[in-house]
This record gives sequence, C-alpha cells and structure tokens, in this order.
Amino acid sequence: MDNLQLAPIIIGKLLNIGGMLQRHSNRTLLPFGLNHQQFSIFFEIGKAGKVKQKDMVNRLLLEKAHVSKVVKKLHGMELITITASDEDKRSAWLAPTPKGKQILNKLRGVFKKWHKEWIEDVDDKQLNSILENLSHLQAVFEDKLLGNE
Amino acid sequence: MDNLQLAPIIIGKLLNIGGMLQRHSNRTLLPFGLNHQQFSIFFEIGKAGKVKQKDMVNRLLLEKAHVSKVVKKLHGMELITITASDEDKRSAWLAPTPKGKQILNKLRGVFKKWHKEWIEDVDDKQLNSILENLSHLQAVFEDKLLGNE
DNA sequence: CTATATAAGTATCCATGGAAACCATTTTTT
DNA sequence: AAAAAATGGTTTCCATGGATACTTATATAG
Repeated sequence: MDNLQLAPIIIGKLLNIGGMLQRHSNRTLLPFGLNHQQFSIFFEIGKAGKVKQKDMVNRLLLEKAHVSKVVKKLHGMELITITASDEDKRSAWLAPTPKGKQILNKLRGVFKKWHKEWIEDVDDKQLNSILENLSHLQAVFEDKLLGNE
Repeated sequence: MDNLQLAPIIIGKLLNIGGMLQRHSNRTLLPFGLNHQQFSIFFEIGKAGKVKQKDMVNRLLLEKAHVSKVVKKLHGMELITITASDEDKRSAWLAPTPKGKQILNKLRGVFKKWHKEWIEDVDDKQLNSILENLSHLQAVFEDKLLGNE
C-alpha cells in the first residue's frame, strides 16, 4: 500500500482514540464535578505544588482565557489556593488545598485502576513500541503544528 | 520501568496528540465554516453517497442530537440534500450536493498536502508499526470503554 | 386489531472552550 | 524618565456538543 494512504488512516485512528479517551475521562470525572481539561490543569497544579497560570498555558498548550476560568472554578470548589505574588502583581501563585490533595489522590487511584484493566490486553514489548511511536508522532506534530502558529 | 507506569504516559500522549490534531483540523476547516466533527459527518455522507442520520450515529459514535444539528447546518450551507424516504417516514436520505462534492474535493486536497508534510518525518517501517499499534489500542479501548456504556 | 415498546429525529437546556478585546502591570526603547 | 511594547489575567461573545425530554412513525405483543 502507498504510504500516503496510511496517513489519513493513522490520523483518523488518533482522533478516534483521543475522542474515546476524552469521553471516558469526562465520565469518570463527572462525580467529581470536573472534566478532563479541568482535571489536567488541576493535576498539573498538584504535581508542581506551586505554579502560575502562565505555566499551565505553556505546559498544557491551552488558551489563557480558558485556564483563567478553570482556575476560578477550582478555587470556587476549594481545591486550590490563590495567593498574590510579590514579585509580579499581575499574577498569583496556585497550590492545591488539603482537600484538593485528597481528591487528587482519590482520582489517581481511580485512573490507576482502569489503567490496570486495559494494559492487561497489551503485551510488554508492544507497550514500549507504542510509547516510542507516540513520542515520535508527538514530536513531529508539535514541530509541524506549533511551528506555524 | 514498571509497565503500569507507562499507562498514564501513553494515555497522556494520546490525549495530547488527539487535542493537537483536533485543533489543527479545526483551524484548517475554519475558512470553510466547519469544524472537525462537522467535517467528519460531511465526509461520511460524501463517502457513502446516500445515508441516513442513524448511519452517522453508528459509524462515528456521535450523539444523534448532535448529528441532527450538524445535518441541519450542512443543509443550510447547501452542502447536502435531504430527501424524504418512502420506506420510513421518520427519516430522510442525505447526499452531497454538487457544491458539496466540490468542497469535499478541495478539502481532500488540503488534508493530503499536510499529510504529505508530516509523513516525511516518519520512516516506512515505523509507519506500519504505528498503524498496527493504533489498531490494537483502538480495539482494546473500544472493548473496554464501549462495553460499559 | 388495539396497546405498548422501540426507533429516528428534533427541541431545549446549559456548561464548555476558542477568539478577541480589554485592563493592569512590567519591561524595553529612545 | 516618558513612551511604546510586551506580559499575565480577565471579561465578553458565541458556536459547540452532551444530556434529557419530547414528537412522530414503525414494530412487536397480547
């Protein structure tokens, strides 16, 4: 088969899988009042311990307007604290509250459980090959897509 | 490294790549007044030539309410025709208009061009390995995720 | 052959997230 | 040091898409 014919198939599959995963995490997160983007922001804050909004924008490649809204929501849910920064009065530090940390732990458990489930059906060698492939693709797309923005 | 640790990394990459691709196609389709989901529905109609809404729902795994709205939009843009069906008066046949076919062709060209671009950076062997891996993952997730819906 | 269940689409509600304009502060230029 | 540019966040606007209820037509039961 011509290689160029593989391209749309691969893209199609990536979009399809991405969609399935998105819908799945949204459903999983529903009881916690979050969706998968909100969680990814929350998760980053938890991982870093102390960050600013622009860090989220850079790391997750999201719109700053969007991050701003999500931060407000997370704060409203008492999952994070927002403390003014002295160096730069335009921005503030974000950090998880104790309650936030608790919920993060719980969610980590939930996701770990389902990771265990699906990973059973993929053998070890393949797993590494998948990771390698995806890393390469990610780099290629980042290069091609973020270059012309 | 423990295999279970690979799982969240792989999921993360899939979500990340999926997101990038989505945003990219949305931007590409913007001048045509479509987004990537709308295009996928339009594309399916074009491919099939003559279909009903429920076919889209089944093939693309989208909400029927959503498909209904998109169909209305495509019709409003004069990209498809909607003709009443005799066998079943609840549903109607969808088919691309001449104008619709023209636009589909143009879009096929646009996508083909960018497929050519990124595929250059992936060698042939890897391409096949990627396809294989993604097909397997797709099957696994479909099984695990659609089973409990 | 009615009565009930199911199926195909539609209408409505509402949180989401991209885009653009905007504000306040900080940095760079001249 | 004043003017211009850049940066970090916020607000507002609006199309999107998931969820639910509803309408009409078809299929299945009793």
